[in-house]
Amino acid sequence: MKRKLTLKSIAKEMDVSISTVSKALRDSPEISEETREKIKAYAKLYNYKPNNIALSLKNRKTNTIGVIIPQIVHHFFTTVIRGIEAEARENNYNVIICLSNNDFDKEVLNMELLANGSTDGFILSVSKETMQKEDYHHLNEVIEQGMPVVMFDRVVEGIACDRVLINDTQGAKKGVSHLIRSGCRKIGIITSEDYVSVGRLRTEGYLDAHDDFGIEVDENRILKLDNIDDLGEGSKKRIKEFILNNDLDGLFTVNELFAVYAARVIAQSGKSIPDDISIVCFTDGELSEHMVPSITAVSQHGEEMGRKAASILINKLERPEDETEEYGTTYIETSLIERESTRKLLR
Amino acid sequence: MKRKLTLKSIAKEMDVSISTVSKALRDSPEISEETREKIKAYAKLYNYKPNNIALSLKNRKTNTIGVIIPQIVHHFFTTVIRGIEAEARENNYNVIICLSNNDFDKEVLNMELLANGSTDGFILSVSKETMQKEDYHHLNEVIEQGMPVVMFDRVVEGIACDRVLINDTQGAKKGVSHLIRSGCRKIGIITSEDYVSVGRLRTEGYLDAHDDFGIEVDENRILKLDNIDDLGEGSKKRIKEFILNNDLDGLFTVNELFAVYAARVIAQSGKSIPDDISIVCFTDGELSEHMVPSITAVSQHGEEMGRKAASILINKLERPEDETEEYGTTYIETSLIERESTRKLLR
DNA sequence: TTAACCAACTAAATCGATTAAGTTTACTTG
DNA sequence: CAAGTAAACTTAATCGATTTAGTTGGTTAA
Repeated sequence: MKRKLTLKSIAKEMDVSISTVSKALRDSPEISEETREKIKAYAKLYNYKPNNIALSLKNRKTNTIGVIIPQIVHHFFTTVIRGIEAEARENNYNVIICLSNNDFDKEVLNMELLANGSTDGFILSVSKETMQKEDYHHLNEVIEQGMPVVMFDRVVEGIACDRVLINDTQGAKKGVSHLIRSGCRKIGIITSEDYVSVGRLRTEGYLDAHDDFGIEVDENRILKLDNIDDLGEGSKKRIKEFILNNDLDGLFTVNELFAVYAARVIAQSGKSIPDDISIVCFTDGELSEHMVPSITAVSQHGEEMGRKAASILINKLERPEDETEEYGTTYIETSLIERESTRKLLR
Repeated sequence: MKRKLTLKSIAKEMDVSISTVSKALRDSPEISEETREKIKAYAKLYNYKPNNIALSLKNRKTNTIGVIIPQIVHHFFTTVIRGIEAEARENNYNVIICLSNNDFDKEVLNMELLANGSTDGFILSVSKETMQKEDYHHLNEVIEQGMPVVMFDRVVEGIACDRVLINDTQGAKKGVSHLIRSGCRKIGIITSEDYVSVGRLRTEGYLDAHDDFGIEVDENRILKLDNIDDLGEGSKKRIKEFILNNDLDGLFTVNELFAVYAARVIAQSGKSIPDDISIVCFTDGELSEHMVPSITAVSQHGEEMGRKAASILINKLERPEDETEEYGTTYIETSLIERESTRKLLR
């Protein structure tokens, strides 16, 4: 096992001082052409690479972005990460990903861990438990220490940071409007309780669309589930009852999973999609794409969101003394992807 | 913005030396009870946390595992990561995830980056391009430097490292045997070219199952696609032709996506699943679970795989001088999850 | 009385890299 | 020819924490 090369070992081998080696490798004019070339040749031959940890310590800069998300299993987060990764790489930043599993304690732990020298800043989507607790001391702490934070998707108010959001309300409105335009008049929505911001906002979009078209909203057609992240037996039961006990001709859901399960219930009840009931869901993922029938979806453009969040964070990091203390909210537009679960519009 | 506490700043504030602070916080008997308590109280009050970077440098140990995977978008990798995360956390390790996007250069870049001080060891699944190129210098380099490596899922031979594998052959055999037992005799397989190890092994399992039951294999019933990771137009076309031009009563696919698309083609051709054609796929993911009909799948137990890989790596890291130079291969058993795409067996 | 010894600290080296501040040697110039 | 200067290095400080090797003042035993 060969030890890794260090400046020290090179210096010893070549019988010069450590600083000469360092300067030679960084092309300093202080070092003679001859020595410089000799050292560089040696370093190249033995594949010297500076130790990142030492550099981080010296520069008090890690060039690493910490990403904290509730769950990686979600296709959406996956695409966001891809965007973050891409933008980071282009700007010479690394990405460390930590999962909170929607657990408050884990979110706090992860942040503290990464904040102790591992990262320069954070990109995060707040866990469900944190939102319920409304305890944001961990966020305020890292911000206090001068680490910039960018929140995305699931954000909270009252924190000194930038935000990147899906235009949830407008996205939902697009989806529901599409249903209305295609002829639906009795549209149901399967959403979450209001404390999950995305659920609340998407419900608003649903209401807005009805408003725009002057269609009355029937409260019975709104189903609020408490867990938006997965589909338990309880949720399944409520969705089934909701579908069977309502005479719907259209359905909007705030995620794919609800739509997929609803589609199953609808198929089993002998009705056809899209002719008897049309479906639109929020989030364009693998499920909506491959399902039979495939489901018309509101695409969140996760990759773009990730890129944007990373670019905002990197910007702050690169110009640290630009502390204008101004924080903005960027909205990522959604788009509707028409598939087989809705009727074609006549244009 | 308040600066972060360091031993230095505490020492200054309390008018003692840096080493006194360090020792006090680590409960050294060299420091008097009184001073110790005072320093600890101060540190607690102002929430002192040691700088990880400095510790890593000093200890030449980062307590971080580097994970390099082809694509995070895949549900399977997602579950593996969850397993790695869990095992790591329990043992006080961090996890850094990097994506290679199935690209050789990126895999090399990521490894070099992380190898320069950021991690103590690696868990990786080799990218497709690397397998085609058969260039493993980056792997050999980090191993040379004394960093242990554990490969999982997509592994290559001839590298001095441990391996954690799905029992691909047996898994495929389980799936195909199930089809045979349920009455299928003309079973097709949609797999990958042989250079992708998982494809090759699963094809073997398909052949083995036929062998066991004494059923002849018809070469026309084997479709080898070149891209196993996603479903392009070319693959779709070939799958469609394959399904329509073969008189099959059963189908085994090496991933979910192939099965889902095949199911669509079958449905469109007016045949019914599972009665006319039964389907089993490798990989238990969201698609097979939620599809209508849901698809019988060979579960890879990704989480268990991740845990195992992490536990092997951590073991090596904790006992570094145990260099017996012995490397093992661990197999994770698969299990069959029966769903709606196959007929129930009479037992 | 004084060497020995202990309690309770502090100083300094170390991890690996960067860099400001010296040092040496040769050479120019008034 | 002495002073000044530039070239080419080296020394040492620094990042933050740990740890080994001192140091100091007081107590104790011979």
